[in-house]
Amino acid sequence: MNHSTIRKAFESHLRGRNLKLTPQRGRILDRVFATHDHFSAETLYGWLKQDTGANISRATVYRTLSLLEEGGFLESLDAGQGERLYEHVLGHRHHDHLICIDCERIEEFYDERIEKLQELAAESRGWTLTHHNLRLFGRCKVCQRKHQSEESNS
Amino acid sequence: MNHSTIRKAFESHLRGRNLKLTPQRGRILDRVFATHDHFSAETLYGWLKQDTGANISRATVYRTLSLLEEGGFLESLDAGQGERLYEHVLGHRHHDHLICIDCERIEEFYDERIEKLQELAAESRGWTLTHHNLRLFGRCKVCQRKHQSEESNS
DNA sequence: ATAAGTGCAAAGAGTTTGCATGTTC
DNA sequence: GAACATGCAAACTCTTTGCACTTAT
Repeated sequence: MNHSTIRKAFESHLRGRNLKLTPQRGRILDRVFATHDHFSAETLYGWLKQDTGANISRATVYRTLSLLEEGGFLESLDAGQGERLYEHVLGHRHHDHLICIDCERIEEFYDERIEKLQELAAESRGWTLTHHNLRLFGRCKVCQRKHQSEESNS
Repeated sequence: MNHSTIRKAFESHLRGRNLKLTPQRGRILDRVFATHDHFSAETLYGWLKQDTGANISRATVYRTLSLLEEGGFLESLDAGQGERLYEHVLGHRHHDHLICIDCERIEEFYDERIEKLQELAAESRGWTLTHHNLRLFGRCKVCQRKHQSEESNS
């Protein structure tokens, strides 16, 4: 799915709600799909500020993030650091997150078997799932090494 | 593990940090272990207000919740409704959560196989886990029925 | 002209903190 | 009386909202 397809999809999502693809919304869409990292509203606001002289207000950033999330273009994630993190969805199949408690690095992973077992767990209790969210907290490869050498030094 | 054992454990956790088990901290500890529900700081504050005339300030409630969480007496959970929810740990083995998107009901579940697969997923990527957090969002039995009959009526 | 969009600044929610006062050993 | 605790209110962070002004059709 290329960029102009995404743009059209967003436009059509907006049109369905009698909203328009304004320049601000367009720029936000572009910026959001230009990164494959996780970002916060504030980070995005900063990027947009740098990208061109013209400013987009925080209010518009937040409002557009909500629109994008509703439309399924973005997913949000609370990594436990106060601010909500976003990542774009299209071209990214569903995945879960490993979050490093030392360096805050976020790594994505996907395990089909875990997905299935989640469905089963819900079903067997009479629930129907709409979505889920799995976060594994620990130390990444790098921080683990650092942590171990600190331990042995002390 | 009975209540006085928990009290002693908390006292010893506090002593280890040169802190004291004050009346306020004691009452908070008691109240927190008197419920098996999930609760927010504000809810706890309200309970304490009702329990006796004497007031415990929000500041103390928040500060004590942090102490209890650090000590592993409480775990916290973001159910995506703005406020952080807490639940006591001792006597509760680890579990994950089903969260109803309609009525906000929270149900606990545990699946050994999911736990194992999480460990494996982390290990195989070179991570070491400290903890994790799995939230399944969907509709509980009751809300599912409601939702379906609404759908068919429209 | 009408409906929607924007930016600003103010409001909100939840939580944390500075500080004067109290308590405890 | 030194160190820690508390309560209060103010501060803080992130996010949402009200409103006057602007834009597009």
